Parts: sequence; structure tokens; C-alpha cells
Amino acid sequence: MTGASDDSGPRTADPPASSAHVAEKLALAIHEHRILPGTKLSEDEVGEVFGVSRTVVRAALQHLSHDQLITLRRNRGAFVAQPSIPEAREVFEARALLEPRTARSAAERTAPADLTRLQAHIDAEHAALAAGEVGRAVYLSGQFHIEIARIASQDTIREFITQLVARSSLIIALYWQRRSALCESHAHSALMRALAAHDGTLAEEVMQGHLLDLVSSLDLQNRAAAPRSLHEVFGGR
Amino acid sequence: MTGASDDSGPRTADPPASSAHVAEKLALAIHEHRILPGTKLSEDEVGEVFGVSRTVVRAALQHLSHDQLITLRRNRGAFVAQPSIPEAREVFEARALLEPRTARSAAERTAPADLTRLQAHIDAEHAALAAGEVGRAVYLSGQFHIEIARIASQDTIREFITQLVARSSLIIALYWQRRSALCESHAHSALMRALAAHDGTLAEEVMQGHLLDLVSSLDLQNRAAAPRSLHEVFGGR
DNA sequence: TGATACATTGTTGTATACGATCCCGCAGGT
DNA sequence: ACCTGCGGGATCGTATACAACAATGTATCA
Repeated sequence: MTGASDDSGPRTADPPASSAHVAEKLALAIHEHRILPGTKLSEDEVGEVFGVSRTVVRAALQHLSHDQLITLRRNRGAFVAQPSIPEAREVFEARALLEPRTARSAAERTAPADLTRLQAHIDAEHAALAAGEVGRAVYLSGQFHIEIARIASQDTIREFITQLVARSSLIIALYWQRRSALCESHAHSALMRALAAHDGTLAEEVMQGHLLDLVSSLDLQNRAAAPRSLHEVFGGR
Repeated sequence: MTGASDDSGPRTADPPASSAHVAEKLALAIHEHRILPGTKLSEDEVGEVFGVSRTVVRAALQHLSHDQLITLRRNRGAFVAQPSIPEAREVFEARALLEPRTARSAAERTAPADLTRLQAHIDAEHAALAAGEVGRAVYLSGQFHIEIARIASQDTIREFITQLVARSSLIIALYWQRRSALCESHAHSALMRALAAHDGTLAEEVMQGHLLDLVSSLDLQNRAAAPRSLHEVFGGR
């Protein structure tokens, strides 16, 4: 109410404006590095942006907090999470446990329609890179991994991988080192070929190597990167 | 509100009654089979029991919903989840991916204090079984698995295992077949011995076998168990 | 001049109020 | 007798109001 229909700006107020919707939008923005780690997400502010009350914002923030995308500090507010270096290692260790075996399962049941979608992901990722939208490329790259879990028909594991991929996006935002074009695309293509050939063993190996490459592209030795301050993040905002 | 101190019955109104506290209490009750799958958790009712408002209850329910311990249905309410047979399989497949390797890691860094705690868990489990408290035994059995992830110093994976163990408890409530005393205790002891010997390979194997045993003790073929109704669950309430 | 204590302000935590949606039971028609 | 449309009751979804806490800025004192 209160004339939420027009409001000032963004899309807002499509139909129901459920909390899940707000959470999704925020998650996407974080995933695409449109909101950087450490940023404060004030309830009032978010509510105003999306044209909803603090109640629904609060629910959305709690949801994101549970995915460890944001950190909720009592009486202080919500902040985009800043995974520490140990946490970053753990995330990729968890991925190393889950994804290779899942890729194997996926290879054994890949259908033609799946390959079409995977190719679409890769194409979109290339397009985003060509357009200079690095954040979006990171997001799409993550979606590729999630898609593989979907092919494996493992919803539970897919849920976990979804969380890990989202956190990986934060980790990339914090510890990305090698800004050379995402060579991952190559790995993704190789993975897709392994799936097309129904070669589970190969898919598992490729995925394992891909994840190792990803970790090695991060700077997880330098301990100075962790206590990154807000001012540092924002540059000179 | 106000005057929630005495109320009618249960513990209620300890001190602050934060939403996390309510969620934890509910989770424990579900975990111990004090609340059975399919049970409706009305916001008003839960709020009254714990002496808090619907706001905090809602937050707690959302938290549990995210862990898939309860199912939230729009305008219908919250119900304790009833994992389907495919979901049950997925849960144990995920555990099979995570836990054996985690047990291996744990074995390589088990400290004396860890063994003490593990033994305490096993003892408590035996005591619960001796007292006929099957639900509590199931809970403690799950905590044992979580403790292993803690020893492995893998907080992220531990979080996942915590979720999976909780869901496993629901699955056991629904599909438990072999009511013979939980032979798991034996497996847990074997696991502890492997950890004490720092034998990672053995620990991994024992854990894998233990999980397979667990699955085989369930009835995941019978499809009639799924659509269990509320009245059936409650008997004649 | 520097440090501490206090008042102020802003933000979150919780409770309550109102509106929307859905389920259940009943009247009426075919 | 069965099916269909409608109304009552209850529950959830969202918004708002008040209270508590933390952070900040200012004034006073050593």
C-alpha cells in the first residue's frame, strides 16, 4: 500500500513481492559482484529499494544468512559475507568431495536436451565475457556446475553445490588473483564433451582438475587479504 | 506476552527466547522423534508454547524449512517434513559422498580429547537405548557423525552433514524397518578405534560400510509408506 | 590538549493489527 | 443422491508501532 505500485524506481511490485523474490534478487546481485563483500544491507534501505516492508526484507536476509552469503550481527545489521581463507579452503574441499562424483553420475544419464542447455550456458558465459561483464560470467560459470548436479538428478547434492557455488563467488570476489580470461570455459567445454560421450570416469577427472585449477587461481596464502576493510573494497566511494 | 512466565505447561520462557532458541528446541524434538513427520506446527500454537510472538516463531520455522526439516506451505502452515523415498535415497547418497572421506581426514588429526568425547557419545547412546528412549538414541547416534566432521576441522562439511543427519532422523522415523537394537553402536565403536589408530583408510571403509548398513536397515522399496496421513500418525488424537 | 562520561540518533528486535487466502461445511440445483 | 456454489471460520502474509541495543558526537574534567 501506500502507493507501492509506482514508487520511484526499479521494477519492484510485480505481483506479490514475496521474500523469496527479494532474497533471489539480492543473491543474484551478490553472485554477480554487483554488491561486494562487506557491504552493509540495511533493512530499511533494502525494503525501500524493493518496495516492501522490513518484515519481508528480514525474512530474505535470514534466508541469505543461512546460505552464508551474508552475515547477521545482532543489533548491528546484515553484511555481505567475507569468507576467511580457511573458509575458502573448506568450500573448495567440500566441492572436491561432491562435484567430481556428481559429474560422473551426470555423465551416465546425460540426455541430448541437457547438452543443449549446457552449451547455452557456455555460450552465455562467453558472451558475458566478451561484453566485459565479469561478474555475470562468474555467475554463469557457477550455474554450469549447478546444471551438472541437476543432470545427475541429485536434488539434495545440487542444493549443497548451489550454496557452495554462491560462496565461491564471494571467495572469487575476495581472493581472485589471476585475472587472465577465465580459462574455465575450456574446462567446461571439456566437461560437456565427457558428458556427451557418457564417459563418467573422464567427467570425474575433468571436474576434479577443474576445481583444482580454480583453487590455484586464487590467492589463499596471503593473509593480508582477509581483513579487507570497507573503504578498501569501495576504493574511493 | 506478558505473563508468559507461568503459563500452562512446558518449560517455556527460559530467558530471552530468541528465534534460534525456538528453532533449536523444535529441531531437537523432531530429531528425537518427539514430533513425528506430518505434524502441523501452527505459528500461534508454537508461539504460545514458547511464550514468544509469531514473529520469532516464523523466523524459527523459516530456519527449519531451509534445513528441510519442515515444509512450509503457503497459507497452510508448517508441517514436519515427510521425505519421499527418492529424497531418502538422495540424502544417503550425499552422506556417502561426504562422510567417508571426512572420516579419513578426521582419523589423521584425532586428538585424545576427541576420543574422550566420542566415547561419551557412545556411552550416552547406550544409556538412552537401555532406558528405552529410542528417539534420543537416534539423536545421539547422529551427533556422533557430526562430531567426526568436527574433528576433521571441516566446518562447512560439518554443516552439510548436520543437515543430512537431521533429515536422516526423519527418514528413520518414516522408513525404519529393522527394529532390532541399533547395531550401529558397534560400527561407531569400530569407527572410534580406527580414529584412535589414526588409520584413515580403515576409518573411511568403516564409515562407508556403516552408511550402507544404515540404508539397508530402511524400507525404501515399499511405496505405500509415503502418503502417510496425519490421522494415521496421531493415532486417535 | 587528550581522555572519559553522557546524551543523542539511528538501527535492529519484538510484538501486535489488519488484510488476504484457503479449508470446511451447508444449501441449492440437476 | 450427487455435484456445485457460497459463506463461516481459521490461518497465514504483510505492514506498522514500540522497545532495546549499539554507535556516534559532544561536553566536561584532568
